[in-house]
Amino acid sequence: MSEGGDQAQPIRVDDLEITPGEGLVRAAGQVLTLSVREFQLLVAMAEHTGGIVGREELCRVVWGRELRPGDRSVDVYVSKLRAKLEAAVPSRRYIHTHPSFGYRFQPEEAAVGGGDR
Amino acid sequence: MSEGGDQAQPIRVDDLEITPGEGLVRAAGQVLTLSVREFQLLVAMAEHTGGIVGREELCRVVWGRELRPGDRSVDVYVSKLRAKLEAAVPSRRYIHTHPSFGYRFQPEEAAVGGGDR
DNA sequence: CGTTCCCTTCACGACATCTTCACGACTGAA
DNA sequence: TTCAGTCGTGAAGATGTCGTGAAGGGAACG
Repeated sequence: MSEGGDQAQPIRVDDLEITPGEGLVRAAGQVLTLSVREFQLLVAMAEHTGGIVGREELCRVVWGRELRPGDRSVDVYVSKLRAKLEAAVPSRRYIHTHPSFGYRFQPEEAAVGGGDR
Repeated sequence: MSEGGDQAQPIRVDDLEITPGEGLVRAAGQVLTLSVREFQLLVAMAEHTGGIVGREELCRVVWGRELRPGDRSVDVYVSKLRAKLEAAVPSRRYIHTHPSFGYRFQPEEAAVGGGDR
């Protein structure tokens, strides 16, 4: 079902509202300022909310090339994205790491005393 | 990591939903975080739900080598997998031991007063 | 030209995972 | 009971993966 190329309709997840067509993200009322890479990365993951997306696919979708061995671009941008999301919505954790598999985008309570990593 | 010949369709057993293509396991709503070995082991057994799978075969399928005498890798990871499954779904027991034969994957009521082993 | 932002890569440390070892519980046979 | 084989599982050391600050090169702008 659903799309073909890009749909301009906003992706709404928890406190987030992502508008692919405009490169706009609203979080808990405030507007997030993301760079192109950060934004594309967010969209790529948010389109598969709840599922795990591999680094290779993220690199392919966002960077338009194959992930090369030793390439840390994806990790670095996940880190940046996390920082901005956390700054905007401290009460939630959105990006989860599944070692050797990839990342999973899904809003969860930010555990206070201990995390899932 | 990942493919060989992959069937992307999830294996559904009782409260579990295993998605081989993504390396994802959902149990009773929550997401399980499994390592590569743990996940492959689960898939290998779940593909033969109800039947007994020998250690040798598990070692061959998951580790890609023959089981050597004194090798406890399979046992150790069965233990880890059990722990995570039990933490997620305390009411069920999924992995059963058949001494000298192997392991059997099948959801059963977690008996309160005694085991089946 | 100087400033600012973005992107990529490097480097180091933190953390997760994998393998193996060790000890104890359990089982069935004699 | 005693013995031998099997299994459960905590722990340690080696490896691998990931988080993240910082450096360096460009491009855009005033």
